[in-house]
Amino acid sequence: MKRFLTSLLEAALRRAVQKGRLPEVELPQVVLDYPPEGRFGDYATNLAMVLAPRCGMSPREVASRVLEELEGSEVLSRVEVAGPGFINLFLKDEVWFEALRTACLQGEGYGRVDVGRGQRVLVEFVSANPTGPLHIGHGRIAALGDTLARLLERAGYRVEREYYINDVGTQMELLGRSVYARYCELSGLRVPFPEEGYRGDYIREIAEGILKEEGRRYLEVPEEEAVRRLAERAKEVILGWIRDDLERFRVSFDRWSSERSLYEAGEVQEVLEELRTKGLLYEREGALWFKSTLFGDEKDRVVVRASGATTYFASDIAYHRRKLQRGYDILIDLWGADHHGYVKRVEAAVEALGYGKERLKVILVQLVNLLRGGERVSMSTRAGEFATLKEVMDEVGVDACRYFFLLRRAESPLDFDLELAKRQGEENPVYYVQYVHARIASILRKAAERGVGVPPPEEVDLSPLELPEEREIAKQVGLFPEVVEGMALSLEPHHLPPYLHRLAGTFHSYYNKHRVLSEDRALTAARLLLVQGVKQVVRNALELLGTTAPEEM
RNA sequence: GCGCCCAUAGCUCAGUCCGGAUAGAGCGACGGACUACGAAUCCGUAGGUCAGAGGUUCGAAUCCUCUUGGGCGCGCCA
Repeated sequence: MKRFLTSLLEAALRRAVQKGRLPEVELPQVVLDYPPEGRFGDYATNLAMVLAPRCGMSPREVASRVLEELEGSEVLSRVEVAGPGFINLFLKDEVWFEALRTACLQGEGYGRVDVGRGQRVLVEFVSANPTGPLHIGHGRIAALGDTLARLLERAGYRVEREYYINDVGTQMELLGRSVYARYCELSGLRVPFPEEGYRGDYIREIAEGILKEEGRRYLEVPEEEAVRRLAERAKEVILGWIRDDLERFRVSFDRWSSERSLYEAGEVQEVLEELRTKGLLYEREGALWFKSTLFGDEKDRVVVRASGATTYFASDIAYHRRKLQRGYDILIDLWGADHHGYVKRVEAAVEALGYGKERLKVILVQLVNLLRGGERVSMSTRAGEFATLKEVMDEVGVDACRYFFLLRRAESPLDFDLELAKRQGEENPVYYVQYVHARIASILRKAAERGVGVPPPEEVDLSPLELPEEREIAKQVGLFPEVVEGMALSLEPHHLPPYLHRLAGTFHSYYNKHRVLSEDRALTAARLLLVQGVKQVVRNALELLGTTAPEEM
């Protein structure tokens, strides 16, 4: 609707200029806003105020000349000039009421838009090191990334989800050493625990498991080999946990991409060669540097250390090249916000490889402060006291958990207090929304019990709907597609909960005042279509959030 | 020291990209509503120098500058 009105206004502007009602000036981008109150209409634009100085006319004068060109529109019931020069647009009631019919007819497909036009997008997220279970911060990124992916799918993009596994280097070695140490301990040998090792109990669990299954064979091979093989075993175990947790969290990936495979396929060497050929590498103090400053980074970055070992950055360049070569139009990376210093160098790498910087969009997600009764819970994996995603799912449930994570925009830190989440229990916003769905399901059950048939949507006469609340509800339903579009374009899924909450609030209020099922058959039929439309939108929106829409609660 | 992000109601946050009308929610607080399709709901009340100062503008929470306070980054770590 917004899109339609925008083009309507653009056309009106052009006509006004053609007819000489407005001087030939550069026309501004038409931006439609949602005015703060109903009395200012369904949509409003300030374009007359933007245009006025260029035309040498007063804003109100410009506005009224544009309005002349809008007369007789099929969808508008009224247009007005208001305040300092706003143009307020009032839609005909039928336009919104018809959205209810559309929602019912399109069902699950309602809210599908096509801003993506089939572009291919890769969303890479979570990508936690396989050195320990997922914690709550990963959960936030998982919820955000998955909802973003669902959103983009609904907005007409071809989306794939990918998890990048950092399975080489220091972390892996440390993992192997930690498991080895516990393994030795369990076999009755005293060995020093590695300085920076992973101290969580899960390491002992893994060591126990291996001991049980394979006995003491790792004591009979050289330590270095044992460490290497134990790291590999531990990685598999931990990745299994990660997969399980994510599956339960309703997040699934199309591809798990391993860092090591980049080395094995020679892609790291290849990309270094490519950069060398382009003259973007140089040697200094024994190390090999990438000239990232040429592309806006603050300083050049090392890709091969003096020791001959490549850096994490080097494989990350190779990884991004691999992704780009697979032909995606857009790459989206979700990272923890502590990596923000890393953004510029990866953007630089993408550019250096000959791809536009706009192909890569990095979304930084602030970490979660986990609180328990107001007290901060430490989340260091090394120290071994972390709040795992699993624990949180057990405690507050997947629905509430996912909804909660989507409540704030990615860049703001999130305080997650478990005690609070439990205490809020029934007043949790997710239940408020789910309750709408359950309530409507209940009404429909009741209608069936009473033998009140629900006619096919295309046959229902909507004219009995005339209450302002009904118009408002229908409008909220009608806005869903453009809400989806807006979130997909801005990559900001956090607007969904407020939208849902508003729809739910409007509905609950209406429900308490008016009855759906009554003696008046025509009115009942119309209202049944109304609630079905609401139910469908709630369901579709909850689906985007990865939250269930229960028939009863 | 340099760079990035942030500061809006008692608390947690939208709104900032693209300046516009009386700055919005939730939670918490207080007072009401179930013999009605589900009270996990509803109705009402209270609550604001948009951190501070200056600037641009017809108009600033929004743009610019400075100050204060907080977070993060600045490795041949990942």
